[in-house]
Amino acid sequence: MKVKEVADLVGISVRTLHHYDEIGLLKPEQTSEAGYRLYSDHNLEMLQQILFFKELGFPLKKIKEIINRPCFDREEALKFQRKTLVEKRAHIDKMISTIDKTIEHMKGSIEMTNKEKFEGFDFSHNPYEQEARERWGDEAVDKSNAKLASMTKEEQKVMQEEMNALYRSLAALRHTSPESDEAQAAIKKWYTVLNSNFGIHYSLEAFKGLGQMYVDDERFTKSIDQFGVGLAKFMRDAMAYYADNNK
Amino acid sequence: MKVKEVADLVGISVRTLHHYDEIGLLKPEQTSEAGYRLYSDHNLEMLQQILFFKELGFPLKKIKEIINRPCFDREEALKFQRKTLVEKRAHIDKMISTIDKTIEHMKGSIEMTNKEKFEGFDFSHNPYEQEARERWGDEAVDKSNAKLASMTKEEQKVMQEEMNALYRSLAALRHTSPESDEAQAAIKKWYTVLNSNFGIHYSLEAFKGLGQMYVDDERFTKSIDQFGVGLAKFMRDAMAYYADNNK
DNA sequence: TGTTGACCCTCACGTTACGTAATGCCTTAA
DNA sequence: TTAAGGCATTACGTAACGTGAGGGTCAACA
Repeated sequence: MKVKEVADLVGISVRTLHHYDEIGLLKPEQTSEAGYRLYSDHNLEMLQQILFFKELGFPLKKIKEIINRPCFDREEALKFQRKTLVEKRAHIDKMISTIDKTIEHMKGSIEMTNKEKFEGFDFSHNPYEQEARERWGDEAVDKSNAKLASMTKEEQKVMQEEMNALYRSLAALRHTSPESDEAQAAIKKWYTVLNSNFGIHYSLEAFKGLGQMYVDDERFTKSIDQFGVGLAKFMRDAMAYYADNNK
Repeated sequence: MKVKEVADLVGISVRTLHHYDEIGLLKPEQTSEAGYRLYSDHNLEMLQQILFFKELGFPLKKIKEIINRPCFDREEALKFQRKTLVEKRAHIDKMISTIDKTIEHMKGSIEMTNKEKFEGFDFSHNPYEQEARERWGDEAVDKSNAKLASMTKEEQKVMQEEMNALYRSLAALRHTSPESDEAQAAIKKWYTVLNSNFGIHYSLEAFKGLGQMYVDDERFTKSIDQFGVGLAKFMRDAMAYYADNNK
């Protein structure tokens, strides 16, 4: 599909699609010989995701990060969006009742505190931040993604392979004790790799926290357990032990 | 109340209040000796209005125009906002059902057209424009308000008085024929005053349309009929006759 | 085959609604 | 009286496009 068709279909402007292309948020799968942008069905699905997130108040930069995460799961995203929309609806209901109260108040039939006059507005200018940062935006993940983006495809591939190798060797140990020398050696390497590959230095506490996240956050669990069911839990335990014993 | 108190109460930033002051959208009723902004309860009510309109997607410039309109009626505004919020809720419901469908679709249990994938998004990047322009944004009103804003208080007062005088003399005639020489003379003056006082020239057709608006748009009707019940209708008829007979 | 007219491209500057310092004056509690 | 916290102004920064300008592309129609 050409730009205008897409734009008309979803009700956004051509310029918007150009913009999304510019910032690398949605690049058309093909371009014709003449340089025309040609969008595929898969592009449309991504666009749907983008618009949903946008509706929820996410800035484009964050949306880009989210949908580019290796562990991005469309169904989970959709469920999250659904949930947030439901909350938003409740929010609107609150505003409606605030309006009703205000009208009553104007007619003098009821009293109203200043605080009540603004109920429904208390999304302190970051509508998405509350739960979103928990679920979709860990600082570390953000930074590592940024780092990832700055690497060439080749570098990314090399790094990915290095990390996969580590995952595999850890997976092999996952039914042994996370406190064994072998496991701890592997986890130490894991710690070193994380610290050297991404632009950040994990404190031991943060490292421990990260391990906890591996089991708390389904998305991580899912992508880690690909290397062996139970790996995420094993890593959490090993990481916690490592952190506690190297202070 | 000082800025930060207000900001905290309604959940917006201090900068936002500064901004609203800068652009003349919400000027604090008082300023302390030291130059501190001091907001009154009335300011808070206005702020509530502003935030409601903002929630509905109105640009600040438009909001400023709306709440500065001489015929601005808070209760009517609140009812409009309520109605629009209800629509917005329906909109969200549509998006939720789109998400549900998409999830079903992913699982392969149902088919889905490209169009269906974007239902709920079709607010062609001007959520408010549709009905809003009808109800809140006549081009002429906009322009005249802009003109009004550029006038000094004194000039405004003089002009207002001139127009009121005309309203009164028209009101006196409202039970006679709108086609009489007297009525037509008064209407001619009305036409001249409108054309000279505001930055625009009404064509005869537009003038006729304006008359129609006086009865179609409650807000106009209300503020006009203050000078005498039925004046709006009388003016519409007189204006139509004037327009038709001076081509 | 030539010529519209609708669509496409890439600059590139404009706009809205604030964010984010920097710098310096109030004010109030310790 | 001094340190902390709030306030003011000035001014540059940012996000997400809007809005032309200048110039190819492509299918249809004369």
